[in-house]
Amino acid sequence: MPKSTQPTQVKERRSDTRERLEQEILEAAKRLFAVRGYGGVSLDHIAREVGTAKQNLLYYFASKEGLYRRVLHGVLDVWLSYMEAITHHADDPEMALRKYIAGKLRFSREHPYDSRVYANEVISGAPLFAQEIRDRVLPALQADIAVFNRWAEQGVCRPVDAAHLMVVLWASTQAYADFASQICLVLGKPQLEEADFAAAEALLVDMVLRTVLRSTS
Amino acid sequence: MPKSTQPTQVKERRSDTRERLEQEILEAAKRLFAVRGYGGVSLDHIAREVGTAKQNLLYYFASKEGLYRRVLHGVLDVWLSYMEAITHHADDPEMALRKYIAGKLRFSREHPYDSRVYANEVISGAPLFAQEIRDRVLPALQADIAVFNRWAEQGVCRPVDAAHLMVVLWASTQAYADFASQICLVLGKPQLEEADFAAAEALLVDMVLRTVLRSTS
DNA sequence: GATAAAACTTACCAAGTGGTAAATATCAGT
DNA sequence: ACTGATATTTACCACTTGGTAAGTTTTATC
Repeated sequence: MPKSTQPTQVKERRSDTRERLEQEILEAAKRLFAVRGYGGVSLDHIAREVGTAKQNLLYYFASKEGLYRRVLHGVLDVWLSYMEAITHHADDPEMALRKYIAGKLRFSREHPYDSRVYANEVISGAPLFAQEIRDRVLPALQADIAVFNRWAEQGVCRPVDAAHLMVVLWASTQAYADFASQICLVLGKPQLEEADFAAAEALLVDMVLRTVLRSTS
Repeated sequence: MPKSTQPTQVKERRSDTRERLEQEILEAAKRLFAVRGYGGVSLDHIAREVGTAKQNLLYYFASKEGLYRRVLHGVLDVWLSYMEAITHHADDPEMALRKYIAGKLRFSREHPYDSRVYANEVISGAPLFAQEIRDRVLPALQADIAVFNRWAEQGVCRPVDAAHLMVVLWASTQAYADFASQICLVLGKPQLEEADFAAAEALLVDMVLRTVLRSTS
């Protein structure tokens, strides 16, 4: 049975193969960049991970930096897709903050490698990321901050420093992906479980609501 | 005036020279490792930074990994020296938390490179750091957590999840060093100033005290 | 089944990597 | 001034790096 397309295993079309391998490369690159940083990963390294040769990898991506940029772009796509923008619940501070924290923690749980790539890039001063952050992240963030200020004006919530509050939320949620190894040491377990994320969410929500909401009790 | 030791510029002793160059190497290595990670920095790179040759650097430090370990060790020294342990104010939760937050933020402000080296190492799974963290950091941290639990038992403060609270504090304060470039983008300024750290401290203290203290008003 | 495009391999390359060995320069103590 | 230790440079080394060029195989379309 040399080439008969069996019903059990349909041969995939060429364009599909291409797309799949391209995705595999991007995934492998992401994992490696996440852990060892841009300079700590070689094309050979990535190629071996997906079972092909470095030169073939350069057939798919013109250069190492090009590949890295594609990874960064994908990371930001995922990041933004988990961004429950506060503006979506502009009339309900509590709901908005709950959803925001939950979304960012879910991102850390479901996409730890994306989170780490992001972190690595920011730590090294975001040489390639800065423009994209300016274009795609900042507007959303500033909209969120504006919502906070409006809430404060209307007396719906206390007048907090919205920018720094966002930093705290960003850093705390991100930590459960980036610094997982350290948190595991503290908690004395080999890896984070769902319960840990739930506990983190409960604490963060509690902290933020206590800080932001006017006490209604 | 060939060799006359002038009073204005006393020739330093050899052992002093050695120690000074060794420190210069460690400092340069720290800065570079902080920004580009272990794999992104070459010995040549470091050597040029301090104005010597790679081979001379290998005369001072037996290997790249050895140098990196020394950097890590030094980073942890600094880190611990800023650690206002909560146990030092075991009878005053508010004071303890204020000092703790202030200390960690001061570390981020005064030693951003140390903070980033630490972060890089943890993100990559702390392959070399884990043991040292276990030995030197964890005991202090667990003591702090124990103090929290005692406070909760005595009814001095609310029963919070101390471990996760420490994570939030750690992540939030560390962010002002590691993710400074991102925070600058958000704040719309080229670099963080003292006022920004003061604002961060005020917010963090406010959040934590609201969460931890029993309302006494 | 021929054909051309697409996918992959082989063969290179110059530059850089961490590291070693030996020669040379500098210096402190006599 | 001599000497032994300390410090630095020169000369290498095998290996890896990102990247190029040309060949070879595979595949879709006619």
